[in-house]
Amino acid sequence: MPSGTIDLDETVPFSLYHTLHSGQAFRWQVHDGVWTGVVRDTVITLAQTGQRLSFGHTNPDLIRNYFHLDLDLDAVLRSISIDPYITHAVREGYGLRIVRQDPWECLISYIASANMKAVTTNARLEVLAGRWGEAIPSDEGEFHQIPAPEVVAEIGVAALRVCGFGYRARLMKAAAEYIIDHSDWETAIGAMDYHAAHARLTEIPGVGPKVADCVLLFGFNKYEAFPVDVHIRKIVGEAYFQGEGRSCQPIERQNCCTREFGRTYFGAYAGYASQYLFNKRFHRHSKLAVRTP
DNA sequence: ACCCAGGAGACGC
DNA sequence: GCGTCTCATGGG
Repeated sequence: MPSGTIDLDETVPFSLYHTLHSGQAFRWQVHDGVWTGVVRDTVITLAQTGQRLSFGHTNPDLIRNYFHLDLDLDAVLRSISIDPYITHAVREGYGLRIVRQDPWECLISYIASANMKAVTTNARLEVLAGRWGEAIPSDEGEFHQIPAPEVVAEIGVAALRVCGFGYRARLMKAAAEYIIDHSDWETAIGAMDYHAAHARLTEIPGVGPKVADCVLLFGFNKYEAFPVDVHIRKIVGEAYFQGEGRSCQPIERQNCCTREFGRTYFGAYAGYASQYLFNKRFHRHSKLAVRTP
């Protein structure tokens, strides 16, 4: 089983904790500083000491790709640190990197996350993978992939409801069927610009503006996407609109305004700004990482 | 009991 | 196009 270390240059911002604890990717667990998770069809273990990243059960290329270590994050963070509030958020979560998730896993995960707590979503996805996902042999125990679209479509709404997805079950099945009928979706959306890709994604059942932005940001690395959820809406309202003014508008209107504000205000890497703002509020409340399998 | 969670779809207007 | 209601499920 291959394993090794990556010694990052001092100029490369990287915090394993903030990256995996920020709520962007589901299914990661940590015990005694060692993170374990499934990336596509591989079980990965990770630990960080200073600028040294130790990993097991994979190869350096997969690690570099997953954490996008070639991205000049320092330059990105400088480009979004345009006011005291975001600058403080960047300092607090310094080294958080947006990872490259599998687009399908990202899609089905965020469809499932709608109007549900992240920790609950995480538990549901583990049940789904455990019951219906392909097993991955590992020294760390039994792990499973998120089932492919064909499997999600075949097991049907009833099986998905048993996993606890509630009313989202029919949307997950419909989304899986859409993906099966549009097998080129990944390359097609990857080749589109932000606006076209966002419009195309919202054609998928269960995908609205927020989920589309999450999939573009986490699954396709289109960094101008600025996902707006209840937290980001509150944060942006408090930090940039004095907590008033827009609060009298309906939620959908606020979300749309906040999304446009974020993209135009923070620029090409607005998605990074959203993650640092989200992390600032989210990470101290999260239970994602302390749950045991 | 009531409210909320990394929202989206189906309505009526 | 915009506003409102509803949708499972669990935890505070």
